[in-house]
Amino acid sequence: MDNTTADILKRNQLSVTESRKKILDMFLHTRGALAHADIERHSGTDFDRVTVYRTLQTFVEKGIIHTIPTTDNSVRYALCKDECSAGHHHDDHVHFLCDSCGTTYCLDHVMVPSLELPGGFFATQTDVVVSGTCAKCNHA
Amino acid sequence: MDNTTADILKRNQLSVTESRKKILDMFLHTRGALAHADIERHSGTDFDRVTVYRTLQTFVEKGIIHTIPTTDNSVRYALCKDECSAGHHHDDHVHFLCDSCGTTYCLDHVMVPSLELPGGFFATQTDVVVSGTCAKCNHA
DNA sequence: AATGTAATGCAACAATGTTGCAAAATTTTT
DNA sequence: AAAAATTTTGCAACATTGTTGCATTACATT
Repeated sequence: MDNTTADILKRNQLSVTESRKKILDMFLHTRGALAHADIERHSGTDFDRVTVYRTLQTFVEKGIIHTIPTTDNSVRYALCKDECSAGHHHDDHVHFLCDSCGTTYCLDHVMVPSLELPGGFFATQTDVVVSGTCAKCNHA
Repeated sequence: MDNTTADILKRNQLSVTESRKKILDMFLHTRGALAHADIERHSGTDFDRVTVYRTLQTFVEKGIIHTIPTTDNSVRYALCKDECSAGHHHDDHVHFLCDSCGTTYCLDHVMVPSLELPGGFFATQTDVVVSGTCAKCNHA
């Protein structure tokens, strides 16, 4: 496990540090997505706020995690699939935000349909965020 | 024009005040979407920061404007179509964010396709944000 | 183990968002 | 049209979130 985080970091030409291992570990052990605040809360006094900001930024640049758009001024982050690499994200899957429990899911198997854009518009990325209630909350 | 903003406010059971008229007017005269910062910048010292926050919140609640999700911690707002009413937004159209000029467009005529969600998941709203370059920037 | 390089923590700051309350403006009632 | 009731605004103070520079520390390389 500790091995895995170190491996991922090395594979992305990043030096293996305690903070990076721990933050990456959080992502590996979370089904959904994490906001900056989640990480800070969860980590206690392990590392500085600034380190969290810089680590998340680094992970996004390297294509380890990707951002999920939200309407509440709290960007969330989730692990990228293997196909992502530095500077080239391929996260055209659907994100689901549960209004009831607040969890953000990556619906990896629901693909984003291609859209007909008006003339002159060219797309490089498409983000789909669906809100509603998740399977867990519906069965409760 | 001044008539129009007052009418919209009355139609939504809101008292007609200077700040609300001016902020609503900004939306009526903007093709794209506006972030809180845009409004504050554009308004100068006309009204307080707090008033902008509260006005935007009120407009969203009343269904006059809707939020557009972003990945940069700066929620944008755009006018709702007529079908929206208090508490019930129906803005399932596509938003386009130009990487070049930063403008946010509401592509009213590009409809959001319905998606097959995994079992147990129920959707109440679908937001689609496409990034790329807009028609204006491509022709330049 | 020693050196060079990169990441971290700290401090200070900037920007953004929130809350309570008195003053002012708007709406309703008389 | 004026007075009363209600709502909105502005101010102040505060809380949260995000940023930058630099000395210290940890990591990678030899």
